[in-house]
Amino acid sequence: MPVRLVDVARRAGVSPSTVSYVLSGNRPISAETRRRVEESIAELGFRPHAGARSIRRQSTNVVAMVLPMLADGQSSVQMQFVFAVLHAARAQGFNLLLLTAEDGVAEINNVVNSAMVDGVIVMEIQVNDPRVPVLRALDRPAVLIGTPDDAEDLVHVDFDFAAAGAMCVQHLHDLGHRHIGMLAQPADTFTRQAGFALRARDGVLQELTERGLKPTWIPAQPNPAGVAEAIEELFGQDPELSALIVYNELALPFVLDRLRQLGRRVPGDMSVVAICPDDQAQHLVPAVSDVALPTTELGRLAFERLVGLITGTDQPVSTLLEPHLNRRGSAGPPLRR
Amino acid sequence: MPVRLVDVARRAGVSPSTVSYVLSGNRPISAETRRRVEESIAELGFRPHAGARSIRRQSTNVVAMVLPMLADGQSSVQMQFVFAVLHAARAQGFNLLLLTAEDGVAEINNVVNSAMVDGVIVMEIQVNDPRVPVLRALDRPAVLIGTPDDAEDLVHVDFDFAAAGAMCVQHLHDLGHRHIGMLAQPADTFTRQAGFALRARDGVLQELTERGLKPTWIPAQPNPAGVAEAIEELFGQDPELSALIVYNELALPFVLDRLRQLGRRVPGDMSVVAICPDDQAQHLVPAVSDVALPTTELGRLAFERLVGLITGTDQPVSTLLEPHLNRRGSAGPPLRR
DNA sequence: ACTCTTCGCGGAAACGTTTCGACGTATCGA
DNA sequence: TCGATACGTCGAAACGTTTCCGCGAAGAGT
Repeated sequence: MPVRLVDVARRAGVSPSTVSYVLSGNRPISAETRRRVEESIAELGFRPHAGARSIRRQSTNVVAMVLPMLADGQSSVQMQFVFAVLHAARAQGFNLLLLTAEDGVAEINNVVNSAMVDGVIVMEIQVNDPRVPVLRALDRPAVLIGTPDDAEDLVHVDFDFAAAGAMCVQHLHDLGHRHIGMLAQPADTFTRQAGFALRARDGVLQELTERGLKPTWIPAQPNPAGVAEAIEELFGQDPELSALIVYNELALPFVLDRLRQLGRRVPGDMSVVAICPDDQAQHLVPAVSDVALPTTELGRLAFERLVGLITGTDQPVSTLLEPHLNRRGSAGPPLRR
Repeated sequence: MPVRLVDVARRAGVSPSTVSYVLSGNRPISAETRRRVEESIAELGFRPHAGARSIRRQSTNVVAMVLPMLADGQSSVQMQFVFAVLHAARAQGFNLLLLTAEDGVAEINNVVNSAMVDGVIVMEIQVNDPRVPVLRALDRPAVLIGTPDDAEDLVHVDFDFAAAGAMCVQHLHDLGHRHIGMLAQPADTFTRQAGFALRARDGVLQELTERGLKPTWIPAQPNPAGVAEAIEELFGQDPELSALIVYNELALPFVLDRLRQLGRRVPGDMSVVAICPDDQAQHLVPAVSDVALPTTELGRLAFERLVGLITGTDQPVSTLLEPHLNRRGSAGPPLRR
């Protein structure tokens, strides 16, 4: 039932090898023969058997992407990565195979050792990620979205979360704020040592202390109760708080909501700056100033690097995207008191 | 470099076919031989070449999943489907290949005609979905999450959105509400004829009219401005509105926020019932009564059906999950006026 | 007119599995 | 004791591609 290469060859009156060469372009083929072959391919609806093909070529045109452990499906940021990679892959004729990080290291080895994929993209990198040694031992290329402690030779792309955090502090400090707090990712993100959460927090705290300000921060669950609790805690740490750095895209709407409940006007009584994908900040009320998380760019870049490695061209081992501030209405100078 | 089956055979002192039979269990093998072979497999770290394998078996143990058109990565519901399918697949040794619906019908044909996948799961089904005829013509099984108009022989699983909508109406009506409005999915979801949006709305509206109530509804963008506008519009349609059915999980927090801004207490001044994944309703303030969207169950079920079809066992062509109401604090009797 | 290159193509051997058929050797029933 | 069965294993032929090698014909150079 499935149409094979020989069927095409027969119909076009040529040998199988000729059809193959038409397909791959690895040899000059006369215009006339090419026309006949392509016509036959179209009429028969021939598609080369991917498995059979992969056994002679050394590639499958499939890459694997390892999803984060937590399958809550909540975090939209990670989905944006997936979509970005998916689109980039599609554009180059690659398919995307999804793995979950839960089955850990085993599945990564499985899919590459069974020659199912040409390479792997891993996200949600922890600072001391157990997958890193595995990836290094792989005989297929891998690229990380995120930066582990011992990156060394593993090519990775990342956003400069430390600089992003520092940039938020700088912005608020320049506006005149002297009491700045940070509402950060949920606690479990820190306990599993997610690089982005740690580096963003440390970037904020370090910049705060360097400027002689009190380093105030708290993790928060992305729901109203969690946010309310976190904000209360922040005020407990520093009652004079006049500015908030929010790196927790899911909690952001609840933060604004809660501040309103507390009677704190934004930005009058409380300035807010977020680190999050831009589209999640700009449609809130008020529109929130943010340091945009370049998820699409990172995903695209990761795939580009991977495909580079697959085709054997050298790639920069480390790429750090610089933060950029979008000024909106949620941050302003503190009210004189 | 990659270790092949013959390497294992050599090491174990048996023929390649014996190794293959150990792997597949298709023939009795003596305990001793099996032990030696398995030992060799483990020591050499042998993994059968998936491509080579797929050319003789007729299967790949990979299924494709077609993502919705809109790649905004916002809608968490769809991600829950993906995760559910992903987990179910993993549990049965299947891998998941991701396709986007954007490249439309072509890519579906590509991956199945090139024998990359054993079957396809398609979500975000429109009532008159152009992919349906394609799936029907496929020589591999497909299952839909959602119900097209002409389902006929295509096996599909779905949630009874009409019943869910009716159930919301019934609940609020029973509580004593006589002015009930619906805040529905964004307008473009309707324009692209997404089955779930249409059926939920129609379920609500039909039940309202059957009970002699005014059918009030509005689509809403899932951001504060969109929600504010929608709520205003609803009050314009029926100033006496005392209850709201929200089928728009992303807008739900903004709805509660907006009602608070308007000085309407929930549930005192306004009862709210949502149709959404349960975890997105229960952590809000107040916790929202909902008709839970069984995303995980649907995803799991879809994969189960697909694997059934692949292995050749008959499957129920249509499965409709019944709605179930979770009573929480967001809905109560209307205040006497 | 004759070699030399180039061009266009076909034949056949891979690639790494699975599986069909066949071949001993025990085991069993009679 | 003898055929028939069952068991355990092997050899070889597939599966659908790609690619190496080579061959004839056409064109170029002398």
